[in-house]
Amino acid sequence: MTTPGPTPSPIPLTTVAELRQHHSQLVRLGLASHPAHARRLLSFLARDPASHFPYAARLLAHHPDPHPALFNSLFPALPPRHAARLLALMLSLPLPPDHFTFPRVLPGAQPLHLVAQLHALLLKLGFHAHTQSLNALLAAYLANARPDLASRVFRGGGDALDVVSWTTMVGGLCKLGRVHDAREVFDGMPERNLVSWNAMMSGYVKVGRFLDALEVFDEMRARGVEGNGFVAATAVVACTGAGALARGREVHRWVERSGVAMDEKLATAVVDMYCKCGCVEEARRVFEALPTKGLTLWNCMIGGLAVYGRGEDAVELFGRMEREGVAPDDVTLVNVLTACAHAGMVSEGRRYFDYIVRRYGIDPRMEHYGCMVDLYGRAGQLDEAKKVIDDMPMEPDVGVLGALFGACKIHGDVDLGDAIGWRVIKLDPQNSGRYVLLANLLASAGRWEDVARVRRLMDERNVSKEAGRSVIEIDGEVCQFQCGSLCHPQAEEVYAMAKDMMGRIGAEGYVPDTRDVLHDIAEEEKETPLLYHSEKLAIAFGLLRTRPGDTMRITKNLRVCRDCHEATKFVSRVFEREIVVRDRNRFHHFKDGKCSCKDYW
DNA sequence: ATAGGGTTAG
Repeated sequence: MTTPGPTPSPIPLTTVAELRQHHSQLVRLGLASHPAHARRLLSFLARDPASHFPYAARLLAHHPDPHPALFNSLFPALPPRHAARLLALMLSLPLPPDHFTFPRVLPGAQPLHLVAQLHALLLKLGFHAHTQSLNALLAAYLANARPDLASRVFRGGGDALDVVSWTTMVGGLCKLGRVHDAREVFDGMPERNLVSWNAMMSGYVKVGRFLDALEVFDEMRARGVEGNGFVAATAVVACTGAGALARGREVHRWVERSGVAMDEKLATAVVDMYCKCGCVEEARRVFEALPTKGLTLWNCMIGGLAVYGRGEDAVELFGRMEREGVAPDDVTLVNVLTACAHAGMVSEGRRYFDYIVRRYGIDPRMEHYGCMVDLYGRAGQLDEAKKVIDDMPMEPDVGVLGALFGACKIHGDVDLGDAIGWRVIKLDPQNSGRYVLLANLLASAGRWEDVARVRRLMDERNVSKEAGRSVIEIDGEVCQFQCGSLCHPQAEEVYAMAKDMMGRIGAEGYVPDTRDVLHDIAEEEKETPLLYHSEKLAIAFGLLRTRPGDTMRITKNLRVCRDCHEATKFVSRVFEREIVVRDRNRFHHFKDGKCSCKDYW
């Protein structure tokens, strides 16, 4: 059909009334079926498709010259229920779906039976070898958590599969936590592009397997494949997770050299990497060099200073953020409160809470009350902390109670800890850390029968303590040590060094602190001696490979135990090393026998 | 059609 009449005006329609008026005008002029006009009408309807759906459907049902494209353009914006009805309308006209239909309908399709119906229709209409339709189908099965069905389609896909199909499988399986399966698919890929490499890397990152992510990155580079901004961001995040500063620096330098754009996301990843690898100053330099700073970036920098114990700097930066006209959000509030909590700035924290909430209309959420509890709790003001809980407008969740519980541990309040610890465990029965904390607290008071109760409870519920792991990076090589494990290639040498190290600091006045020995509570009979804690092994290894005056950087998955904290202070003096330990939730910078946390953590 | 960033408490 020819397309007579005027081209439609490019001005978008803004109200439904306008739309109706315009539509009736078109009908009068006989232009209602002009494809461009219809597209304009429908694109308006697509903006709020759920409420305008009946109108859109009527428009299409009575369209004198329907074309699949008119329908296809609506699908992406429709909720699944309406999409299904629209498709039914299409079939009833009858207007057969075309090559664009399935890629448009499938992405949001749920629940599963809708996907299955679409699958059946797809086969019936002969799209079994249409790559884009198949890819959309794979993605839909994966999005509905059915890797089995996706795999079946995938295995039957044959020549119709392309890089995107493979990458969809890799990414989808990763999202479902099936990284192992994803890796198998990835290894079998006949061809990969940057998206594929990145999908595999970020899959590892998401499950915390940072070293595996970096290995994939290395393999990519070894094959001569250059990265882009996406890959760089993922690699940087992997370095952050692993605590691999030197490698992170390398990637950062590559970004600068290669001319990859430092956009907001990449910049945030880099700043975060430097912060979390204990280089706040370097993070600061990157931060300052960026011409425009978005909210996320400010948050990231403030949070970085916060966990480093630099409360004053964090708060000052917050002030600058305000002056530059960036409005804080709930995350900013968390970070500012954390900064105050970690620096012991109790009254400032209280003031900022009130100020930010009032000034910016932020609705304090559970997290924020948790921060307030932490703020008072760390400072030993347990009564104030309890008061926060009593006065907060919602029922405290495990997190908030956990903060108070943690404070009891720090300040040795056995009675309150005993009261609250059991409650926390009841609310969060699978979290091994809580049991360990309570057991340690009770043990410190010599209440061995209660300790045994905790132990039994863990056994009954089949909860086991997470193994302590420490990573140290030496000359760009990342080495991991696990508590009590002998799997390192130089294990014997490392163990000998650890013994020697403990002997040397013992002679200088170090006394083992066995109060936290129950860290190994779940290992029953064979409790791992303090000497074999993963960070002592990492430090011993570091001593073998560094010289006096050097800095060692260690990242560990749990919190530093008291004995390791004490020993590390001695090591820093006796062996003249600076040691930066990244904890599960903050930094400890050991130098000349002292720690930056002032033994307050 | 497939890919990247920040958040407290244990």
